[in-house]
Amino acid sequence: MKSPAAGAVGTAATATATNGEGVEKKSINPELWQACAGPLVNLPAAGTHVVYFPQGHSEQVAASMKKDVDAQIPNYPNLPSKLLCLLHNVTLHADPETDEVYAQMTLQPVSSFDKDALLRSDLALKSNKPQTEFFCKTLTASDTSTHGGFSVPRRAAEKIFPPLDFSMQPPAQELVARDLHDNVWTFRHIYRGQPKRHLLTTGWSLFISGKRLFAGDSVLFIRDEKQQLLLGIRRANRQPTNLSSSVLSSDSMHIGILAAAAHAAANNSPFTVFYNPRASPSEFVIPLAKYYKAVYSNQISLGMRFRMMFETEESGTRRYMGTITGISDLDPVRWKNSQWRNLQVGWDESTADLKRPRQPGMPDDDSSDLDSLLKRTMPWLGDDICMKDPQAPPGLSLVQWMNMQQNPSLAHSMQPNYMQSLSGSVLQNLPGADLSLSVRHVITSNASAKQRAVKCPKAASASTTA
Amino acid sequence: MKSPAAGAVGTAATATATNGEGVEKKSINPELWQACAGPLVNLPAAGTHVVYFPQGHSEQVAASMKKDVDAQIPNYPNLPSKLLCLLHNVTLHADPETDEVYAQMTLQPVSSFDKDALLRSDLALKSNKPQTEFFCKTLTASDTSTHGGFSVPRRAAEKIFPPLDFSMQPPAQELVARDLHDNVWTFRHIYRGQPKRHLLTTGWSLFISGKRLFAGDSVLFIRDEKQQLLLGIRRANRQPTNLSSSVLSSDSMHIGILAAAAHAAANNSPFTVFYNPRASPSEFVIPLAKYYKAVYSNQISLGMRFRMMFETEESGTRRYMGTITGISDLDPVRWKNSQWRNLQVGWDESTADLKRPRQPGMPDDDSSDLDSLLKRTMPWLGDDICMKDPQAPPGLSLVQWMNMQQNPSLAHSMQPNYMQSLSGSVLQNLPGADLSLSVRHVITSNASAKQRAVKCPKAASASTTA
DNA sequence: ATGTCGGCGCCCCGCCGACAA
DNA sequence: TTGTCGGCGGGGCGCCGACAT
Repeated sequence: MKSPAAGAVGTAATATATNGEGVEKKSINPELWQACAGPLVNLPAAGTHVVYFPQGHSEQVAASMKKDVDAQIPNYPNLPSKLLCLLHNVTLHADPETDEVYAQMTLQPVSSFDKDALLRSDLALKSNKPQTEFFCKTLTASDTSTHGGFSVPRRAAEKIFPPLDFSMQPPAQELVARDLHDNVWTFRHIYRGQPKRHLLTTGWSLFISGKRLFAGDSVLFIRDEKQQLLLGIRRANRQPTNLSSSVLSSDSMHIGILAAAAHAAANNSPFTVFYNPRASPSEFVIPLAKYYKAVYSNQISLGMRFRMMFETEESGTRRYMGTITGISDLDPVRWKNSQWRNLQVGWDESTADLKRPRQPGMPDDDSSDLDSLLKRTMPWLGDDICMKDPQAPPGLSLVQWMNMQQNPSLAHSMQPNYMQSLSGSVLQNLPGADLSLSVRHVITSNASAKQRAVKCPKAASASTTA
Repeated sequence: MKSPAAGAVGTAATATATNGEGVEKKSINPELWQACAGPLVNLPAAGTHVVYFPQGHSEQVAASMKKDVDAQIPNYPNLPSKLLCLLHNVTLHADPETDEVYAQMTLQPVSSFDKDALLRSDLALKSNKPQTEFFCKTLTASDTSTHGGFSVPRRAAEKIFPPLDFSMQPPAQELVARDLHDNVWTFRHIYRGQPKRHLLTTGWSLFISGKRLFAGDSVLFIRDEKQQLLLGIRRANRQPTNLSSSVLSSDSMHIGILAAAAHAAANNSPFTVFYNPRASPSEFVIPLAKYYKAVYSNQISLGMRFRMMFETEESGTRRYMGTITGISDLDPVRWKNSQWRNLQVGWDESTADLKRPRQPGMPDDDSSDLDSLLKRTMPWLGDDICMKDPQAPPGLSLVQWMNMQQNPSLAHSMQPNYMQSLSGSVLQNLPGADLSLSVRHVITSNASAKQRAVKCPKAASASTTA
């Protein structure tokens, strides 16, 4: 890999997929994978250090099986709530049946890390991915019915599709697009009707039936660097694939996760995890630098102001604000003093009025309806686009923390009260700290129809604010 | 349960399915489940004692994921190669997407058992299930094309379907059949053409497309005790559902199985397994009495004659004979002295000429073509229909063995040489001993086209013979 | 006994602009 | 700007017996 510290998906992950027998298959386009995963997903870069949360991994399995953990899981007292790991490898995958995207990561627990490792992780974070041009549309009843084709949003057609020859009557062309598996789909793109509009006609119904799409699912188009048209899907139907339960019991799965992590931690041997961004409630493999910033650059306390990113229905992002209303262990028996979902946050009602920042590929939508904004309630880790409020509580800089790590006695004494006395003079150099992994409950400050919307998110991209 | 010792599926398993949230769903018809599972599948009865083989369980996962076990699996030195368990519960399931049948079993390791338990297990074995009337047909290209309907085998239509009114011209009726999920399918059943034949026309294409069936898949019809028509499917496409790999790594799955069993064995606490009869190479939960008969009623030795049951293409059964050519550990490092696949068997060429016993619901097929006979190479545990050969090596009777169990010093000294000296006078009371779990490699005694067919089966219902 | 095919009737898929939101 | 609908033309679904194996 030429640029090991790059954080963008395109360079962070080797975009190859191997099946169970080790046969190399078609590679997966990283930009398309990213588009299908959603705007807030950001995989850590291979070769960097990460923090792995067994609780979060277990949560993903529970979400995939729609089943909570049972009581018969043995304790693994030697398995800490978080593991410092070296991320050896990241490969992108897509389910051949459903096109669901997921990533495979090979992690190796390490007992310590050096300054270079931390800096590499921080550098990978800062390199923002080049947002490729894409558009995403939720399919309507007309789009998916057998009665007609696909109505293309005007801006999308003009921005993504090759330009039409308007001297033709009507203007039309043949579009060729490839999906995640490199399958080719061809559509007739025509500009007709009264008033004029862009339509995909011939070939569209084959796509709809072939991918088994229904109204409410989403389809997206992007152009890669070679100006090739790619397309992907995102299913609205969030019913968990209960399929896996025919192979392994839920208990065995959870035990398998914990035992595999415990075994790897005891032997410092590599282990493999799968991260499914659209099934998992939260990322459970966090870049070391991001983890540091979340935990050590701020003094987490009750009443602290909070900012978090959500994904909107149309694949946009939206800030949301709230206040920390509680700090406690999610599972005090099994995972004591874990930072996984130890914060409760009450969300502001007023933040619904915040304007969503315009992003490329995002249709213009100025709706302030909270219900629609949060229909896609799966939370995501956000880009580091949050600005630090000058009145934020003081924290430690990256350099300060590294120095403390090299001075064990000092690090050991690093308590909230001590941290509070440190100077926050270098804070402005730090992007917002992502605390999403710590967020548990979402509480509305006002009883209204909004309660329906905010019940679902359990965690999301979050930043402390004043 | 009225008859706790019954071994038939209908009474052995509670035919209810619960989803992940504990909501009771429609019950699954046990006869239909049995028909879909195949003629050789025989689930142990709830309430009886069984022997659980972690190796076999792991094999099922490997087969489901089409991936062998990797090296990174930790050793579980305290987990024996077989666990004596009390089978608390058996529930029948069917995958809602694929109709694949599987069973969920709750096992609790026990350190000992009494005479009643052994007798109950033996009693459950002896109760033969009432073979319901059914027929099974492999779909042809014409059956699955959009050009026409389904050609019903004559005997099948006469035996299973309600009789037609032949005063009509042409004779026709509407058939209503329910699948495993209690979904209703209606077909027009007509007797027409030159020469006359039974056909399913209107409604058939909806079924084919709805179940996503292709030529080579099989469809089966049965009548339940209320004369209701039921239908099921068996897919020929044995491609493993790689879906589960998007949730959990193969390593974690294997670790999960072993760790769950080890934890349950250490605490004598219950654990849950899923048995998928059409994906698993062999059953890995064996009735205690069947295990006993396999291991203790015969002196296993090199050169011993061997008999095993296979499932034929048309859902029939077929005996196959061979000779034990080797006895050794499948995995000497991890599972020393395990009885799982420790026998190699060379199959007789001449056994291809054996007549298959006529069974209800099985179309007449006197083909002696070995290739076609063994196309369905997945092996199954068979019914106890094998007769004991008078010249068989001597073994222990059930009563003798029980007495030895109550006399530890005697049981401890129970060695092959010792057993050989015992009288075999009560042997005729014993059905053939099923050794299928121990069979590993299949070696043809003659190089020919038959080699292709016999490479695949790794184990099947087997009995020692002279 | 039953798998495949030519014939062909008619259903419904799918392309069109009209309209409205 | 774009979702839904009536209109309608034609491709293919699906029912039929012929024929072969």
